Amino acid sequence: MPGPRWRGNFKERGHRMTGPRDAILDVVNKKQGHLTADDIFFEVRKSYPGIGIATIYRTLDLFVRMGLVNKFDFGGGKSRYEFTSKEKHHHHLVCKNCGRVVDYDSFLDEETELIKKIEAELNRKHDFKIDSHQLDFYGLCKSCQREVK
Amino acid sequence: MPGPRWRGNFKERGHRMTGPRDAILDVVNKKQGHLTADDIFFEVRKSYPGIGIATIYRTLDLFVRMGLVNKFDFGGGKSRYEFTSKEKHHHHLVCKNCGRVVDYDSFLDEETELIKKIEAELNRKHDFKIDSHQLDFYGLCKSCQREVK
DNA sequence: TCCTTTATTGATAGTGATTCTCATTATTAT
DNA sequence: ATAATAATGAGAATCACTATCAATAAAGGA
Repeated sequence: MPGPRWRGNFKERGHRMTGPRDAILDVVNKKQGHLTADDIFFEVRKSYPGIGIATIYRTLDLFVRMGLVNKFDFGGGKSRYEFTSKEKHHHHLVCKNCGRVVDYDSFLDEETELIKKIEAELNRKHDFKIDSHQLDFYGLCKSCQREVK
Repeated sequence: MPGPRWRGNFKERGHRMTGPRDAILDVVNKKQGHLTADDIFFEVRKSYPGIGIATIYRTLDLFVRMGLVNKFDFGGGKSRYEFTSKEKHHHHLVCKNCGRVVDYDSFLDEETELIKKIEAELNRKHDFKIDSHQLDFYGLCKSCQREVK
């Protein structure tokens, strides 16, 4: 239960720990998958009924800036959020038809090695300070393979 | 000047080659970088003043379906379009502050090899028919490294 | 070249996600 | 407690993109 850690982090940065923030962090922490703001909104309402959608967006944005949550964009017009769990980085498999996103982490060792190499090279060559990356594969999932064209 | 090739492709699929389509393809073909619909809109207006924004979106969508243009989403709420040049696939370096996108194609051989391997594995394991991928690195570009925090 | 069919277009209204505004409320330090 | 001010909720506003629809213009044939 890392709660106290966050609290410390919040205070340091001049932020306050509030009911809505607790509730949102709780949902993002427990629910898995790449949640949309709406997913989170409806879920948080169960434990904090009065919450407004604006607070969801504001809070998620704060969490992203604090590094507690990762924000992804797979196309389709909605941002997706996920609790940051540094010990299991993963990549994505996105269905171009239904939008389903599957995580995978096989090959990660090989990938990680290569990616480190690339990062160093890009850092040097383009003067970028790289801190993250995203590798997504696009295609059709099993059920969409039939139904489409 | 591959114009005639497109024309053939259009006819086959029951599409017509029109002024707006020519103008848009021309811009996407000549201008480089990852253009937003608006970038393209303003540019096409120079050679085809009466064009409407809806036609830009419709046409880009058609081109994407035909494989003439690639559509990307780096977050930030705008889709980006780029002429498909099959001989030089590349990956991206995105500045999280100013949104600038830099292409790179070093390491592509190693990357390609690994990515093929991963695709085959994912295909088998998750029953996905994968047809493309996107690898983006995120960080701060040279000029943004100073100005931020 | 003119005609017919129908894909395409431009204008504009509509949609859906996200952000902004602002008066009210809730936290934190005192 | 109390003051100072960060955070919230409601709703308006914005922004990218899509749908609607009457008018226009390709393409093929006469």
